[in-house]
Amino acid sequence: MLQKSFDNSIEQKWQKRWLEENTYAFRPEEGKPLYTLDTPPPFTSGELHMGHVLSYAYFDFVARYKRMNGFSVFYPQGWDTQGFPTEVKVEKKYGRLPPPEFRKKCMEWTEDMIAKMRESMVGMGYSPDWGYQYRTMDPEYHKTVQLSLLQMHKKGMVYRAKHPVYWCTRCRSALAKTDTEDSERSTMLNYFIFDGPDGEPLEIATTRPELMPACAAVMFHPEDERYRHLAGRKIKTALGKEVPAIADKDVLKDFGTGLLMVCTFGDKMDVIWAYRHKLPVIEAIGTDGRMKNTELFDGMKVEEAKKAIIGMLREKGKLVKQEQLQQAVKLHDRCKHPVEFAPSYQWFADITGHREEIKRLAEQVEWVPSFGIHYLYDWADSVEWDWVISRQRVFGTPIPFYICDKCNSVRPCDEDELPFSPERAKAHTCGCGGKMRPETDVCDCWVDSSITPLVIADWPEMKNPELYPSSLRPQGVEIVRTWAFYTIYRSGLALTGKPPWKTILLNGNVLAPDGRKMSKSLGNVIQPAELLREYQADALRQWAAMSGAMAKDRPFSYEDIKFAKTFLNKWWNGARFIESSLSGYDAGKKPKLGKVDRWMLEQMNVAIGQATEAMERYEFHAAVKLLQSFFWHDVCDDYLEYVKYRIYGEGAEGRHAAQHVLHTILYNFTKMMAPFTPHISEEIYSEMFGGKEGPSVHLAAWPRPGERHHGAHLEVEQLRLLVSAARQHKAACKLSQATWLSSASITLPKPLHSELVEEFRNIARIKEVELKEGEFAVDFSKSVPIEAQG
RNA sequence: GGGCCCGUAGUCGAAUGGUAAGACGCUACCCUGACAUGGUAGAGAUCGAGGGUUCGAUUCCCUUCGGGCCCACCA
Repeated sequence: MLQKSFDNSIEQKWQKRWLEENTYAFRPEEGKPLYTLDTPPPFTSGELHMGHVLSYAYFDFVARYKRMNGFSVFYPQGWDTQGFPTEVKVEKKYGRLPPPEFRKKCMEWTEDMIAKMRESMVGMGYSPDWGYQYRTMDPEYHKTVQLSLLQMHKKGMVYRAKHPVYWCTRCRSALAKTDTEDSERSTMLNYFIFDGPDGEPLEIATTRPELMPACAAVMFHPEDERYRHLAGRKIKTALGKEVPAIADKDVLKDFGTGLLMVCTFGDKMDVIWAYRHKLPVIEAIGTDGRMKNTELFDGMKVEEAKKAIIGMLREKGKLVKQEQLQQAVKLHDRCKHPVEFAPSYQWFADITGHREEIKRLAEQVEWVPSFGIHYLYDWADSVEWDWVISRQRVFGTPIPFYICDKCNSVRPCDEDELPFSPERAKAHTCGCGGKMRPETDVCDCWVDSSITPLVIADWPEMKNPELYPSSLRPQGVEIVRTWAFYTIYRSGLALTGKPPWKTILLNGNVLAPDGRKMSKSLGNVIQPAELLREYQADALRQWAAMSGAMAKDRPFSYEDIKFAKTFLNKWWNGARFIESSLSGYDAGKKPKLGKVDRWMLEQMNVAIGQATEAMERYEFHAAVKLLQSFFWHDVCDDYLEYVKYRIYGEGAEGRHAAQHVLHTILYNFTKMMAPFTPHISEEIYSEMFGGKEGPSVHLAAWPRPGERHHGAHLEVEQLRLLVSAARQHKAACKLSQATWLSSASITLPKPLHSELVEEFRNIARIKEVELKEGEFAVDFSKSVPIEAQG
């Protein structure tokens, strides 16, 4: 029997039991078609945030729906473990340690985080098969990543080169463009005097005077009348260094004085210009963020050097003026420190040579919603340099190569060395006779995560070819340019030649209720754990389903989750009523259905059809809303009220028919809600329908419409109008709806079937009904309330 | 500057080539034997603005204004 109310203890009971009974195990031996989810491995921060809650709920709906539709669902759980944030935290706790020890601490820390996150995920009722987990820090995972790099190297898609790259001076590592973010800041634009070829003063504006020692050229726009005459001549910087004056179309005439200095390397344009005009490279900033090769300022930090040179040049009268300037600077997204450019040897993956192929492959994937592919097009078209895949860090997948000390050539590690680690490296000799040292750099974590569809398909063996491509890749829209892009590139283009998934399903971000981004500094962060305590997992999951259209950011809504909780209460009580109504129900007996019963069953058939369509299109909000409305309004407000007189009354046939319909409706409804609200569905299934289709509602079949019952609809709609009229009359007279009325006179265009007249009398509680033909009207003028009876 | 998304009642938000769900909030009444986390009834939107296509547009096209996201640039 259902207990009085639905509470957290019921949810926890089922969470425990599902784990014990391995309800969601992937069972390919069953011989059903497979459905594979290439699920996002969360970064192991230890905390599940609202974005996780939303996106994981999304594909949990899919997984549960597909299971009920006869698929063997492969729903693995991965963990993205390596990278800067963990290193930062571990370093803070333990300080800098030798790499092997440091890595060990990182792994221990990560284990703890995984345990915490797993608990939260269980608490949300997610249904991965916990027997299939992968962690990017595991030796097996390293092996697969490294093998993928060796194969790409063989195809010429991975190479080592010296190139200016984004560099974080705090983390002392190369970064990919996707590791950076833009930030506005206010800075000074400084005007200095350089000396022209004929000794005339030339004003030049710069925000980075500290790089003047690395100045390689002075540039102007080719059509700038003021400076045309300088072309090809020498100019002396304020520090007295001679550099060429060069015309270039990318110089803005009206910024500053129209004259600029190119320093190697102050920003991205400097890099472009230096390559375009083959300028000499002066490394003025070291990898530690301190100045070098400047004579005067070596060893200073960038900001110190800036102050020093401004002070010096002001004294010499070379500083003309300073202006405030709003400027966008790139920051390392993980540590928020400004990013510099540093020329250094790094490993690259060739993406600029493959943008069109990547786009073509992406087009073979179904994008839901379809506009999502534009994010990938934009990225593919705008990316300017190859992907820097190496990081000068410790907690990461080692890059499996050797480098010759003498000639700088590279040699892949042997396959029997995998998983490769520089600490266990072999002694190799280069063709030139030099000694080869193992690479100590590690991979960018997107290198790890861009092969998840291969990892879960057990690449390279791929014993079960049905596992690749994955059926579905669910992910956030904000990581199309990283996770989706790199996965299509690596798993797809480079390693298999096939798109990694059939469908990609995009979800948006959860904003704070005020519509702004959630952030600690704004204090508007909502913790899932708190919501779980107050509203329960099944309510939070319904909120996720109701959160509107896909790939769209959506503020968190307390209204929605409150409604979801209220709905659970409504459903629970409706189920309790039905449970008590079913006492003595003989399911084996064929019911004699009345028009109202047939109307209800057909409403259910329609709801099943619509919900199924919505689920097939991943329109969870549509499915949930229509199911909620169906149960609350069609079932509870109308049908339940319409059959109460039969349930409590004497007539065995009418009672049995109502029981049959109530039983059928609740059963199908409970199953259709199961993907969204697994706990309450399981409890109702277990208490009221125990084992009808196996041990769990989640292994039962998704409902199909039953026998159709057309024809009753229009008549019953008339009945509903009549009942509504009676309800209005009672409300207007301040009478309880339970009051019996002596009489009513109803006028209808067409005569109403006597069965429905009787229904009307019993439902609306009216003793005598007089029928007339004509325009619709209900007249209670002669009606008198009667003392409530039996 | 480029791309994408959006602009619907007080709020949040669906759908739709034939004048518009639902939820929250609001008003009145009702403790009716599942539920007051309830029930019944009700008020509230000319669908950002302008133009076009059409017999007819909130829905299609163009322009415009206003939001949001992503990308590029800022010496």
